[in-house]
Amino acid sequence: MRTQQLTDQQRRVLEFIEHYHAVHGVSPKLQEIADGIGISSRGVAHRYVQALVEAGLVATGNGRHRGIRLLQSKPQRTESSLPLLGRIAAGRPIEAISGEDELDLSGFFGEHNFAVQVQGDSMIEAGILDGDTVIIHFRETADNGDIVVALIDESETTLKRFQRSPCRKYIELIPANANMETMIYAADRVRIQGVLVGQIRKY
Amino acid sequence: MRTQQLTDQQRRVLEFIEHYHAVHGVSPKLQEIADGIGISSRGVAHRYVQALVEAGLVATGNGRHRGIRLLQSKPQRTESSLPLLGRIAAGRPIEAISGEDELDLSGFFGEHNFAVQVQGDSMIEAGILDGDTVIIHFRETADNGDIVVALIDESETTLKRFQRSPCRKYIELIPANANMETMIYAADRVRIQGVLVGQIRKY
DNA sequence: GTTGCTGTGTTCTCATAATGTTCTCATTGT
DNA sequence: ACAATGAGAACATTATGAGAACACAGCAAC
Repeated sequence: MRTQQLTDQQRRVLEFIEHYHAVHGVSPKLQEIADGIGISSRGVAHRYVQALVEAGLVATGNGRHRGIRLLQSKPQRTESSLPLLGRIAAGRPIEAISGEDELDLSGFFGEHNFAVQVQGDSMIEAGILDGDTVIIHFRETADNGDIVVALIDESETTLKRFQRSPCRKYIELIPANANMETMIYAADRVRIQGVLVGQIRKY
Repeated sequence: MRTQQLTDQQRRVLEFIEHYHAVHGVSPKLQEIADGIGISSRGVAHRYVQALVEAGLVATGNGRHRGIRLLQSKPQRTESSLPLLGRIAAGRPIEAISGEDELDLSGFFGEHNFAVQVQGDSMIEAGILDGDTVIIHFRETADNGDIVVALIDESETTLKRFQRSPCRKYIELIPANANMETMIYAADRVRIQGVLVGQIRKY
């Protein structure tokens, strides 16, 4: 493999270009490459790019701005993943989270999961708003502190935080909303339908 | 690929036209494009539109007012509808999700989207908590009220609600947290990096 | 219809800024 | 000594911006 001939910095440059391209859809400028790997000279960045050209990994546009083209394309993004960036603070645009490149939602689509749209504000202080979609993993048991979908008296369904009373005879369903009160039911009136594993909101 | 050969400004113009068309139902005038991307010359705006014509992305009416037509229909992604789940079994569902029996995350996986992990509590009242992942659509323009990723002074990145001051010279970045204050900057100190299109939390 | 006015699209030229490219020199580590 | 690295100057080309000048579309009054 040719990539073995690359120096550390050359590989960093290549990774930076690939990453930048994945996010922005276009190639970075030399200055952006320089910033991205922590040097201040466009000339040096250009030298690295040139090395990648000679390695056959990229091609340069003809003096065109953002003219770098990636030749050997990396593994494609899967349909259920996104480039994941981190630290919404700190210098430069946005920096990549080290170690993790992709947001993978596959965990949401397991066999025993289902989605429910939330109505009402009972969990608003837990960051679950009216209209959000929550991902529920189907289970009939829950631990204290879990947020669960509970079926009460086989008729009413609700999303609340789950808590057993100390004597185990009652179940407390605790809203995350200071205006609402905890509901307490005999244990046999409550059936757990699933526990919360994710939450999604679209804007 | 569609945005391959475009320059930064050309891409901004295309974005602006698409966005304007989506909002207003008609294409913008050249002067509106110029205003939208922050230049004062209709001629320059026309030059950009012409570049998009040559790229095959739009067509101009023949001198017609608002004659620009978008050609390559937007990145309508059809295939990325994801597996899905529906309502709660048994008992009475939570007002069963009427009309929709699929969770469609297609909007999250567009070409110019990326994910960022949120640090801090500045948007807590909008249901965006520390540690959540937000989905950002890469754009350089925004409307009042959008939640945006903004780059301030090319150094600091932040997630806030976007608002232009009435005189258009300042940009307000409004947190959703009663303990934090709105930040006001001269317009040229703020660069939009993208607008919020989704939010995800894993438990 | 025709006329005339206004705004808009179009085509230029000129100037400036930004970017790509090439180069030399200095520093570091092996 | 040598290779890798970094800074930065100097230059060529591309990208961008302003604005003038003209032609045509849209519209209202006649």
